[in-house]
Amino acid sequence: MIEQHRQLGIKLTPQRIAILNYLKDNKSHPSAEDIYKAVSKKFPTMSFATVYNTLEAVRDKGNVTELTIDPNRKRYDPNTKPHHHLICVECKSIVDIHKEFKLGIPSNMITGFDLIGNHIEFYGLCLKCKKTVVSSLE
Amino acid sequence: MIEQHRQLGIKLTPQRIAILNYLKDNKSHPSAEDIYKAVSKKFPTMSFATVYNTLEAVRDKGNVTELTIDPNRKRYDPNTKPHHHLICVECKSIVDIHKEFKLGIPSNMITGFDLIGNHIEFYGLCLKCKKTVVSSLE
DNA sequence: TCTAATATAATAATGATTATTAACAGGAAT
DNA sequence: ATTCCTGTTAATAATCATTATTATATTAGA
Repeated sequence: MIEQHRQLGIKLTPQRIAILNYLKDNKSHPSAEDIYKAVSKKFPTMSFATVYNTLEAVRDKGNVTELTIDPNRKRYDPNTKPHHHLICVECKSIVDIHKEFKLGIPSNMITGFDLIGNHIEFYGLCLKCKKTVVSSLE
Repeated sequence: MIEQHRQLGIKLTPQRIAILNYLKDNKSHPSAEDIYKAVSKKFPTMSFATVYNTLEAVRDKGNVTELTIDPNRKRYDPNTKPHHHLICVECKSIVDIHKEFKLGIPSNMITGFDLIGNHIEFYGLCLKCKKTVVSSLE
């Protein structure tokens, strides 16, 4: 497990390993605070700065993506394969959408721009929130 | 001109009118600071709070959209017709993309979610930044 | 093991946004 | 015109996420 982390090429520490383990295969798109809360259970003296430091280092290595979907905070996605996201407008939970869309823009609409890529944000209401909303109307 | 603003149904003041005028037909997707800077030329005593107040009121009326594209600050779009955005990864300038894309997701990928809508962020390099990047390499 | 380089934790600083509040302005009713 | 009511402004404080600073501690590699 640690071998996998080593190949990141960043200096490993117990705190960093805990963060990396938390992130591995994590599909919850956690915020820095989520990570801090989870990891500081094992490392109660941990600092927020360590979370941000580590995230920055891992991001610079291209192994985590900062998501700007949530207006209130950055969220982090260890899945760096290109994909899109579906967000619940109520609880802000995020679900990966692994599907490729071919999106062409007429070149006259993007005068001068070199197109690099795209990211689709789908909006919806998740099952849990659907129930809550319905029952709140009753 | 002011008639158009009246139908918003919010109480008008000189400051608010100046903000609304600045926003009208504005395609620059300004931040709160951009708005503040522009409008405070005419109203030097203006407060940032007034900008945020007004934006909140107009947003609640559905006449401006908060964009979460820029990781560092909210940006505001007075164009409330559904459309997408192309962002320059260098200078963060934003261009509207008025084109409709039919994006279907297999229902088994979004278990339980009711789909409401989508927003596409295109990334690119604008003409100006392209030149700058190229010349910085020379 | 030793050393240079880098990370940690604590904390301060920053920047955007939101909250608070006293003074104020405009409209409605008198 | 005067008073009352309601909502706005400006100033400022408070909050929250993130970044910066720094003394101390730890890591990776010779």
